[in-house]
Amino acid sequence: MIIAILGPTAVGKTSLSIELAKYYNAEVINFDAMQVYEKMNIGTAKVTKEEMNGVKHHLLSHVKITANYSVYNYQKEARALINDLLTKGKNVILVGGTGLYLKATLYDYSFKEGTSSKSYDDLSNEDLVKEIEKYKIKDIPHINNRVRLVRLLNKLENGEETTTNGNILLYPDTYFIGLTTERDNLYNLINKRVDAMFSNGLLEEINSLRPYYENSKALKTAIGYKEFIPYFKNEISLDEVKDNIKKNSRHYAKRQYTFFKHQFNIKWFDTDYNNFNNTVKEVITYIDNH
RNA sequence: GGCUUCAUAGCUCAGUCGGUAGAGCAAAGGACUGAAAAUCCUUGUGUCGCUGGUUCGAUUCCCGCUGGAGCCA
Repeated sequence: MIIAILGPTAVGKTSLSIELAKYYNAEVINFDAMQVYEKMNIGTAKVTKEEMNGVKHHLLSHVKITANYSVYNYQKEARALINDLLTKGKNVILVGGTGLYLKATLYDYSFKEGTSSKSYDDLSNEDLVKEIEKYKIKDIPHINNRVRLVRLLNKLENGEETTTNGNILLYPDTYFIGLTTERDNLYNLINKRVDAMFSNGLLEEINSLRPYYENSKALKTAIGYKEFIPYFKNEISLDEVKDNIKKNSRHYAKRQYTFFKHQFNIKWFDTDYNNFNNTVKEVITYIDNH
């Protein structure tokens, strides 16, 4: 059995994952794109050793902070792990916030090995669209979305498959459990968590990571880390950094909801923060009866 | 106390030579197959501070009031 726990950032997925892992004697696989990196602990709200409570975790902190890592790598590793655990008769719990990683792992997404990826610096966005149109593609990304136009053209030139599939669930015995709460409350939780990160040593972590910034894509893109870059250049204050982290987390939570709601068939649970055990019991009851 | 100036969307501000108004940010919704904590798309009615006057018509002009800022005493 696989239990996938999804939900916006700061809603409480980690706590639920530990409780369910203990109850079902399961191992946890992370599907958070930033928590796979080593050394990025406080800012990514990674589980601590103590919180793990003996539960085995995978695909967590296992990637070098300067490495290039993507869905392609994740899919390979996650599928291998899932297959391994299931064969051993273990239950698997997937927790995280990166919808694409989950989707690509559990559904029939296919990526081709060994990609050359050009950046097409000499082509404008319009040029890219024109090139793509030569392949008679139906759904072309918006003209302003250069990242996706570039990727699509690379795929076409490499002879990779573009889309068509992605709707077949490869692991039938899977539960999609969504954790949610009212928007206002979620935003409060996000704000509180960011404040807590600052009082729990985020600045120390940032200082120790500073030498890596130049060569780490992860640090340049992760919320909780990228916001410090203008601060290093004395362009903004620490308070502004903190506000930006909160704001970016809010935006992120919104995007997560959109992706989760539309990409998965999720059973949602409203989180009881006064008595989290109630939420845990509710989820267990649901799973045991289906 | 006198003079000047400001008062418009949750915030910062444009603007209307008088015909009830629009940007950025915030917020909301959406897309998503190799950087996804990324990248991108869509959405702007608000007693234009309050009261009265002029006018066919005022957020716009005029009197007064309130509040903020500045200058002079």
